[in-house]
Amino acid sequence: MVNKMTEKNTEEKIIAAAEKVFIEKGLAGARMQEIADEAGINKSLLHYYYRSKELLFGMVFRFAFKTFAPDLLKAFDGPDDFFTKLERVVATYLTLIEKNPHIPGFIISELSTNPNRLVEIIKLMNIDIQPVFKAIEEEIEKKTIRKIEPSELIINVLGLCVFPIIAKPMVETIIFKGSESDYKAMLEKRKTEVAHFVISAIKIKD
Amino acid sequence: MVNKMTEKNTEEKIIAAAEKVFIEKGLAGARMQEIADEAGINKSLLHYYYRSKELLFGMVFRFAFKTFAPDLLKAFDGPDDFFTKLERVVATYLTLIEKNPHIPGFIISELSTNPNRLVEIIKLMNIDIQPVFKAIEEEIEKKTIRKIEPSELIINVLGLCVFPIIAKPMVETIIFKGSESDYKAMLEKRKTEVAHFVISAIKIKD
DNA sequence: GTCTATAAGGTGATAGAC
DNA sequence: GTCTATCACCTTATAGAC
Repeated sequence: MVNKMTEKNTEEKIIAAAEKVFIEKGLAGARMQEIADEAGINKSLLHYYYRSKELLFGMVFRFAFKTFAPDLLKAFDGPDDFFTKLERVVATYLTLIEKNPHIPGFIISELSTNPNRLVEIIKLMNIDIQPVFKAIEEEIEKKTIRKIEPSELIINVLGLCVFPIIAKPMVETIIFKGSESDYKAMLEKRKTEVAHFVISAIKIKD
Repeated sequence: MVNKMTEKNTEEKIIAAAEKVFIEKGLAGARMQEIADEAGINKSLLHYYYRSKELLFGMVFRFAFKTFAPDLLKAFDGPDDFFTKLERVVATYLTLIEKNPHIPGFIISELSTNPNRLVEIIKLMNIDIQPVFKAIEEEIEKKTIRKIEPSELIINVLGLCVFPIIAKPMVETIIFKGSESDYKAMLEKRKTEVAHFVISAIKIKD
């Protein structure tokens, strides 16, 4: 505890640098030299701490995955009614993504080139979406929402949150004619509008 | 016209091989040697036809982009009513994606690492979504659909179509417990369900 | 722990024979 | 047009001094 809190030791510097470079360039596009430069250290020190590029990448990937997977499920706990929870989930998730906009694309992209990376992680984290399935089925039974496959609803909410972020260049260029401020305004608006859209699609009014 | 139609000349073999390898591995991950092997030719012949890896990649990227961008807009023409058109757009687009499932992720992924690749393509193709904007605004005026930002509706439809495809490993593993047949059944169902979901969210009943 | 130097193999690209 | 041989450089990884 001699260092000030803002100072990082070498290991932390490496992790921070690796996150930045891997998430930006991907596994194949990243260079160990660039990570070393970013961390302000020598290249061979990377191999002293983490034996290989693959191992270093593994750490970054697992960290990135953990950052995004569980928060979404946790947000579905609590005593509130289903629609309130849905609104909270979307707002929370979109805020989280907004702060780390490159992570969803990074995960999806690296998972496509190497799908079996996911299997080990799933075991490691034991993610379980059954509670969310159950919550949706209960609402259908209570007739607060129309009959819909829980998996479909989950995929729709995820897609509506994630797509505008990972497709930023296309959305910004084609739909907003290159205006980044319009793009950002759209993201901000979606924090309430996505839930609004989904609720319009499933809510049964009485 | 001496060759049978199933036979490919060298240039076609190169393009086919380059598509396969680039779309699977990305620009950084692809190897010229692998493309040559895939095409059944020598590596230096690649450079004879296309001067560099970057130029070869450019051809593949533009081809991939053209395959996916315009069909979506064309499908919005026609004399049918808005909801019928929406159903047709979604079904057409999802069928197209189903046949080339790796292309959307490829485009999005490569666009993230190099956004200015899009600028030249846009000029080359002059994509214009204004007609779709206008069609949506007309429906709002006619009060067949509720007030909604046209950009929001377009983004939602795109996201609902594209997300389950590009996030396949995650969706299949976490939501369908690794069952590919369940995953495929979901995709098939979405050809009607996505439009159904969207229409539920925006249609004004009278 | 951190550095310099260098190995060992890959990678895009070219020269030149046929 | 197509091949073999090869260059020049890059990239990961290790050896060894401090």
